[in-house]
Amino acid sequence: MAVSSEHPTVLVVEDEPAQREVLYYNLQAEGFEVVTAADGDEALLLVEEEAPDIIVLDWMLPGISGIEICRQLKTRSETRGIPVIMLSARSEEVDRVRGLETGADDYVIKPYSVLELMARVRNQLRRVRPATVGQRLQYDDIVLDAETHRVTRGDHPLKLGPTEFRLLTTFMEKPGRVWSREQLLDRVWGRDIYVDSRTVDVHIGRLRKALCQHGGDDPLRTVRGAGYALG
Amino acid sequence: MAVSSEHPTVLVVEDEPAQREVLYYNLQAEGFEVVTAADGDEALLLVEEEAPDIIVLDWMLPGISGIEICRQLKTRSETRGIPVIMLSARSEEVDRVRGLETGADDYVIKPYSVLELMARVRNQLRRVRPATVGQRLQYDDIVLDAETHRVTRGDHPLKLGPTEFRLLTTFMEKPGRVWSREQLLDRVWGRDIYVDSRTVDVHIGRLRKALCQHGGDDPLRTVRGAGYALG
DNA sequence: CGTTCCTGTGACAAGGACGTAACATCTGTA
DNA sequence: TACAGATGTTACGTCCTTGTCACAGGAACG
Repeated sequence: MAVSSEHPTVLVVEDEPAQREVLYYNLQAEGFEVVTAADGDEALLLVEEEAPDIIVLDWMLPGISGIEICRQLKTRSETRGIPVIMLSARSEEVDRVRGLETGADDYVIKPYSVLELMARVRNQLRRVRPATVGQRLQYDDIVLDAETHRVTRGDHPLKLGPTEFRLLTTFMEKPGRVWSREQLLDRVWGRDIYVDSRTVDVHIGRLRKALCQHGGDDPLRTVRGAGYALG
Repeated sequence: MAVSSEHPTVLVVEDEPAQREVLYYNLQAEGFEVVTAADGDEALLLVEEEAPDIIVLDWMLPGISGIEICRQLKTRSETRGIPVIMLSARSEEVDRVRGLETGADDYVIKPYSVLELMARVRNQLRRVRPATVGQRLQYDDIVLDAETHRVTRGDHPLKLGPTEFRLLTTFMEKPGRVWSREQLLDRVWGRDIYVDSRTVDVHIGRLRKALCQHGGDDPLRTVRGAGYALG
């Protein structure tokens, strides 16, 4: 799960553009990273690529229905833990039971109050996200404290620049996961920044050097043709 | 007053369950302790029991009205210091004057923006807490007495201006934590004030000079690309 | 073994972030 | 009004960070 301690990522799946806009705007205003999908296929793709922290899912969708997406997500172990909030129009209310049966974690009826939806999103996030106070990430002997922006490796404080810090944060949020260069550019550099993807390589190198500045093995793994991973 | 320097307690008085939920979620998400009351009697009881740091009070309530509760609180000396933020529907707006007359410290009209309400809650707390908390904050050899507004470093009294004092207070409430320039502007300057974020840098410089006016290391840490921290 | 593609890394120029002095305002006070 | 203290803004210098390139080393593959 892509838990950026600062900005959890929300995936909004909604085919109606106006609705999508509203959700996008409000969620972003609340400080979330937001990605949107207009149909089921795009949604499933983005779940892979973006590893969102939570999904807001419209019931009625062209192609694969919301309920089907939800079922698929909840059967796969990698995605089972991502909370899903279902949206449905009042007339579909009868299906509420079925919605929750498929594993949706919460259920909101249109027309919904934006405030209420925000509250429910936060609620689900709070329920699911590591309850660790002060957001401390750990992998092996590497400890990253998001609040103080400090990183240590076996008692030695590490000195690393802003970009390396963000890179390492991303890796430590999900140790073992392989991130493509594009995904890293998205998360670490920002969605609409253009930089050469080789730049990632250079920064990986810098991060490696920083992590080993007091000795120890290189914990970063290069996955040829795919990207990089921690451990 | 229930002074936990980490988590101030907010009492929410609101009869409408959905509204109460929204407030509860949002305030809790912001890190407050929250207690809720559905009517006036419960509210007055909880004020005794929980000694909240601030009260968010709906105007329309079954039984004792919000305005009456506010009047009662503001006449008793034990509770006079607790800030009250009134909520009222637009149609009741005409009563704004009367609301403030009874001693409410701020006034928000429904439908309100959650962000705005949070800002106002924080504003009121910031206004009152430093004075009431009367705590002595300490970090290393630096001692800050909120009540007397005095700061010493290893027996030497330090001379610093109001802004530097507030800055230092913020840092000392959570040593080590990195504050972004925007967060500092929020807390130290106030939410709706517009000042250039570089101004923070200048005041950090002034605070540094003040802290070292009798020698000693600079305890403030610059975190490039992120902000500043104490220690 | 040779070719081709992918990755690691040193060098470097450009840009950005930060520290600070100087200046103009503003406020309260005598 | 004159004055002192405090504040916000600007400008400029310095240092750090960063993106890109070029080239070398290696892996996959026939």
